Amino acid sequence: MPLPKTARAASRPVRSAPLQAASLRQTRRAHATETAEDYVEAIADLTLAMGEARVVDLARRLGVTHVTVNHTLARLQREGYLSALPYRAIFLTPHGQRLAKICQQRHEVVVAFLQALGVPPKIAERDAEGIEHHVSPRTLAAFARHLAQ
Amino acid sequence: MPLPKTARAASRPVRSAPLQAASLRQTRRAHATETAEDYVEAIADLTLAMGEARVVDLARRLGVTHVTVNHTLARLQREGYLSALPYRAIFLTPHGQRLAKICQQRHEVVVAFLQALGVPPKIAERDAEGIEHHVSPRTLAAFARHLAQ
DNA sequence: TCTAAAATGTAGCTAAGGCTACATTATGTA
DNA sequence: TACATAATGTAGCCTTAGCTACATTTTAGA
Repeated sequence: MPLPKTARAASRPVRSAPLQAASLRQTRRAHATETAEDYVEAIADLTLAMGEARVVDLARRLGVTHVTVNHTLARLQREGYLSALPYRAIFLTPHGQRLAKICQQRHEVVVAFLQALGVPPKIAERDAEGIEHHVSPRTLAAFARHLAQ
Repeated sequence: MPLPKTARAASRPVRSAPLQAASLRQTRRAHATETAEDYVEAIADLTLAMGEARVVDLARRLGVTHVTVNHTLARLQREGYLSALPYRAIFLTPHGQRLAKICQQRHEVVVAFLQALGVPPKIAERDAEGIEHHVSPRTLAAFARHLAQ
């Protein structure tokens, strides 16, 4: 027979259910914008480096097929991050440009911070790619403070 | 007319395409195990706190409906993380227990680390929920080193 | 013991984000 | 200029992870 439902074997701090639920909801929300962030950032980079962003280059950058890029671009266009015409280059809207700028800066801070902690560059780059999307402004500020020291 | 394809306006360090592609692939792979990690951790917590893990409690914990929990449990069972019988409690397999332990420890380190940097507790908890899945062993070790100081 | 309520399960939908295979459009060069 | 190749687009599939609505099984209490 199971323990009584109300029993709390508080031998270890157990995460608060409401806080964890809220946190996970937030994480899922963040995940929805992760793709947008990766794409606008890559588009901004490519535009700077090559004069324009093209589907093949994005696919190479993002490690997916051009079909996936196409599909995702349709959504991001629908959501106002970018504009594109068939067989033409891709352009960020002001909205997309703002997001790209934020992401680029945040990425740089996260990578620099990890490296400052002694994480090897390639691993820092790799981890940052996943971590950065979940770094809130407060946490980003804390990273920057630490870097400034 | 667009700039020549080979032009590199290297005014800013542009991320290496192969490294970024590999990093993003890794991030997507991590995302696939994120759900497993959240679930096994919640199941371990609940088992400790209440003697058994039930679907409603998991749903509450994870901030989703019981239907989603059910659906995901089927997958995790298929993948060998846990065992469950209809209308009965959920048990972690040794494989699931190992994963849960790793995740719990990693979570604690990440939260403590963020707090040590001056991030407020609730925000630390919230960010950690998203960040932890992307923290590699090397980065985790760096966090722990920093905490030890 | 019976039954209402709580818990669990199922059907069937949506959206994102992957993919392969194939079709179409641009483009550079012979 | 023509055409082979590269780039782009489309059709149609899969999996994950959400959801609502409804069905079934447990369980607790009268």
